[in-house]
Amino acid sequence: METTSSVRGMNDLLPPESAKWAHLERVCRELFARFGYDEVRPPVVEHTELFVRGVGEGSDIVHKEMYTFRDRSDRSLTLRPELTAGLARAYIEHSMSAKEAVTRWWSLGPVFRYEAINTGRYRQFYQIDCEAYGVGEPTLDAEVIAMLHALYTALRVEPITILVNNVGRGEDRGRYREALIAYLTPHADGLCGDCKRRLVTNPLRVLDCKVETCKAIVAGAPSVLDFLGPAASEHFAAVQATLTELGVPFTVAPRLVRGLDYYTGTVFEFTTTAGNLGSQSTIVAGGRYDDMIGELGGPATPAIGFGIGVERTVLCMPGDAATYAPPVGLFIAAHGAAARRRATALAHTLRQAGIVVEVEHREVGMKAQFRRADKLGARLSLALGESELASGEGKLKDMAARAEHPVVLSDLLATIQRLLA
RNA sequence: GUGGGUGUAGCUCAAUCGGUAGAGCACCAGGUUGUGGUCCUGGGUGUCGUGGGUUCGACUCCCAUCAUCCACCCCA
Repeated sequence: METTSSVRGMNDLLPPESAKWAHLERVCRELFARFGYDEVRPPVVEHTELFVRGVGEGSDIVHKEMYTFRDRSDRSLTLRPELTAGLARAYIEHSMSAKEAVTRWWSLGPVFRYEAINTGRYRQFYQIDCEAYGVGEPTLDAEVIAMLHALYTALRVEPITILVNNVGRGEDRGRYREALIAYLTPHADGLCGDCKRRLVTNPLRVLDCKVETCKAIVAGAPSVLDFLGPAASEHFAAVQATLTELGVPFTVAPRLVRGLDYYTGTVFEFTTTAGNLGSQSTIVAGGRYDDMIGELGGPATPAIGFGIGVERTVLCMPGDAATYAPPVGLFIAAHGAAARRRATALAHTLRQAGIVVEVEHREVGMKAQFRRADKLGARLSLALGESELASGEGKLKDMAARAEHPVVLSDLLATIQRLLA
């Protein structure tokens, strides 16, 4: 029988790794709630047009990485390559701006990009996004960055570097773009092939090139920060001042740019050397996109958001994945059918009281049962055989200490709660 | 898309110069133990990724292909 494998770049998430993911999601859920974010779940598939307009034709994502197909009605659909555009579509479609002045949403799910597979990079991967609509003030920018700082602190991911920049908007951005082209054009011969193309299609991305010769040229390029008008400069200064007041460490990175076209003004990126991510050291990135809602046909609405790379973040979280799973409180080893029934009933009661209980349902020897209790890391074990059934008493064994505690089976819960406390 | 590494038991990996494969882990049983986890003994499975080529003979050499990992590019 020929077996089938998963699609290249699309992987199964299995235990114990899944426990680490669950922990990340749990921490996010609680933290985001404290900051006023509500969960939303948009579809995985959208009209292709949304990403072309939202993410931008100049981006590599739209250019060559989308999973685009025609459905049976001959509509062009695309598996979302990121979450922000779909969430913006939902925000507009449900007239959120008319319902509330400020909307804070978060979402989690798979996104798809057809690209080369590498460490922390897959064709189906997961992002956790937060988006805040309706506020253009710099204190929100700082709040968002501070929330992420709190998140990674809670996850014990370190060291973290927070890079912040302002890529300008409107006329400021246009003037900088012209100045950058004016500077780069005489050096065009020294740029790599990609950058020669970028010079025409998306000059700001040249700033982000990793090729040494390009970096050398970029080192002398004008800084976007020198082209910000008074309003943008003031905004960026306020973001920094607020971050400082919140005690969030950050570095201004004038050459930090984002790969998606929609960003305006404040952009940021968290990187880490943890997890051996190599060149894929960015674990979360985001920024303002004050023009996108309007460009997608909604009312002009300022917005800011970020996308957390789940796989990369999980790789950076310390400790073995298994340590994130809830520990087994009690393992019940049973000998014989009658004992198994009693064990099943006892376990049911204990589980309803919140204890993690594992019962050996197979007919195997005691030795194998205790071996399994040991492997599962059970805190306590209880052997149930004919004598225990007859007397209604047993011995709770502390697996680590190898000490045994007599227990009356009818009083099992209280004894266990005392021992596990 | 470009460059490099690796594909052998369920998992992690060995196999000399080319002579049709082995260990650990895991699993079960037995010994010891209090019917009882760490110690000891025993128990078995491989289209050697796939297809072709060279050879008397290929896990080993060659070509192709697929998968996987790493770097680059790009991004989260």
